[in-house]
Amino acid sequence: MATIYEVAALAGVSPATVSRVFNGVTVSPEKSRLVKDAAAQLSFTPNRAARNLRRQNSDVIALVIPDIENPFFTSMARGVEDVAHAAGYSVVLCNTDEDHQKEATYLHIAVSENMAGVILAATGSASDLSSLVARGRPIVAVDRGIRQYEVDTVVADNRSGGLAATRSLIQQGFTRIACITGPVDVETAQQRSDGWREAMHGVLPDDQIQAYLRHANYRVDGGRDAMIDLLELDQPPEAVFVTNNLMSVGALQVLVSRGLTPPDAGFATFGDLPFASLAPRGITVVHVPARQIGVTAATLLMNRIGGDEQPSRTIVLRNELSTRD
Amino acid sequence: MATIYEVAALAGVSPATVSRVFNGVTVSPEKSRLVKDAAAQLSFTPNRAARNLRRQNSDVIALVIPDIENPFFTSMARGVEDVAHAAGYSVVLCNTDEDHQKEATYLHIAVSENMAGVILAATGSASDLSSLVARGRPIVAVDRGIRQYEVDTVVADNRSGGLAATRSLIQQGFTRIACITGPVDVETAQQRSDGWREAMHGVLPDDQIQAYLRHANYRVDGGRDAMIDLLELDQPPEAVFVTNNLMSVGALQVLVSRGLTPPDAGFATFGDLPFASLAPRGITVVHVPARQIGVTAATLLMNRIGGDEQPSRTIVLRNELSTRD
DNA sequence: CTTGACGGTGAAATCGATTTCTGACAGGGT
DNA sequence: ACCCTGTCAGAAATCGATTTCACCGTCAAG
Repeated sequence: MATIYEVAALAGVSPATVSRVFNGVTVSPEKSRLVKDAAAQLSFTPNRAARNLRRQNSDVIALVIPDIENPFFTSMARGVEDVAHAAGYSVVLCNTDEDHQKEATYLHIAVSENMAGVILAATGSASDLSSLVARGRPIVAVDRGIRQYEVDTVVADNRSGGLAATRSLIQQGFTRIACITGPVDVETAQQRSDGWREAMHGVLPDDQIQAYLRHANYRVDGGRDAMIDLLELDQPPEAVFVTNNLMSVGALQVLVSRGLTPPDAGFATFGDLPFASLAPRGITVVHVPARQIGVTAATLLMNRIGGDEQPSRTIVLRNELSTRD
Repeated sequence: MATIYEVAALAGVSPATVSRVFNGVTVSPEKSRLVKDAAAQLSFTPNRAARNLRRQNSDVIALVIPDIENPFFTSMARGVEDVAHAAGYSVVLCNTDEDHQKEATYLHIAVSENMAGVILAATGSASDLSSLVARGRPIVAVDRGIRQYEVDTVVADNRSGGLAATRSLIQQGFTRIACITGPVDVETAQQRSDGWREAMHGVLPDDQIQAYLRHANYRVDGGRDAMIDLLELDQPPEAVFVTNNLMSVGALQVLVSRGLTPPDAGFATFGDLPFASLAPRGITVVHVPARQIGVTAATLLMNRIGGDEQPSRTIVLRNELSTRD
């Protein structure tokens, strides 16, 4: 692998001049020509490790997500990528597997590799952003806010989505509406079920409402287990609102296998069903603009990298509600 | 951010000693203690850009895939990650979007960031691995082989999978069996449809077989369009073999909407259907061990990084066939 | 004709860790 | 007492690019 010194030697100039050619500083046309020819001849490409060290900066951003197998996050990733790519940045995706330790490792790498910025969908536990902040690296939180840090944040409107979904079920004529939501310590899970609770207020007595709430793990099996559990109640629910896409798959699995599909039973889900085309009809969906979240977050990050110094913002994206025919 | 010099100063030793403490070279217990305390006090973490530059090596591997929204690849990614993580490596995921240019960029970054190795699911076009090879970086190809380079390769048994799937449809009593496969220039698409053709030989006249073959783009819409096209034939097929998971979703979408589900129509797919639980019953599936492919590839890569110098190997993983009840 | 500004260039410092190279010192063998 | 070996630690070189600094012409203004 050719270095800048070899190029300089071949072109008969100093390394400084070679660097200037590649960084758009004024160099006379003749020397520029010489350098470019030499570089081409040696198929020279600047060593990024060296550049990153000297510049304290790279043109890579990290996108840190908890579950790479969740289409919501991959769809978001596409949004991030499109924007970053257009701005000349590359995106590396880091999967934390909801593991706080892995998250810490990746954030750590982001800092010490001098990455330009981080988009973080945090795991439940409090994330430690101190070293990122200390280095002045921009951070954008997506999907979930980050406790204790003032950072730009892009989220869906969780509470109102939960409210709208539940109200739709009520309008469809259901009364005993259960809710399967995520872990207690996850912000989005809390907010979405809060929306449900608000909608249910007055529809059922408060203690009954509470009895129809289940916390599960935001994955397919969690939705399945919670659904089974709900159906075993003395008075099983007539409808259910599930607060994330994967749990919805699990819950639907159970319902379909028992023939409990709309319009016999009501079903609402927060977040588009993956490959929804195969799901039963009559399901109410709170569409979360995953890709748009990614686009917005990346745009925000690019601005920050570009030197935007405004106080941090929180952007709440509206969801759309629909019921498949 | 503290540097090794500040730590050295605080501990009253030389930078070299600090480095040795962090790299497991013999240092007296007292000095080691001093250094560790100083490091903790300054919350020192070594700067990876500097380390990478000096060592010509990092502990990050790149996983380059064409479509991050395809569950096959994300599932594979999980396998890679598990192995790499256990071996102390981090994985960064690069999405090429089937774009040869993006692929080149990421490979480029991998080289010039001194990454430890690359696992590559190549795009259709011929990939340029020359700089990776020149630097002696290990590469493992997954899912698809790489033309012109002798690298370790991990693939599914495409031809025999196509053969088995089609035979299963024949056994189910179907005769007019179509095949929807991927782009002409993609190796896996070719091999899988070759399996289908082989199974069909003798079942239908060769020219009829050919008339039931469609090439599409390996995505949901490709499957949908091809399926619609096939159904418009004068003599539409009774069954169809679709050679990848996403196209299967598209094709099923069409079939389900027209009530053409098993056992009325035959359906076989190469690769597990994403979130398959919602798909109709009676579908024949060639299960591709995506995660296992990832695990195998990562293991191979780790060995190479560890200095394994054997001639390159190609590992073909067997698929399992099943029909959902 | 002098002064100043400015574009172009090279020498050398710099980023922060790792890794020689070298020397100091302790302990063991003869 | 002397040499040899081995352990530990510091000084300095190194990785490869960027960037500061200094200098040299050249040309325009005074």
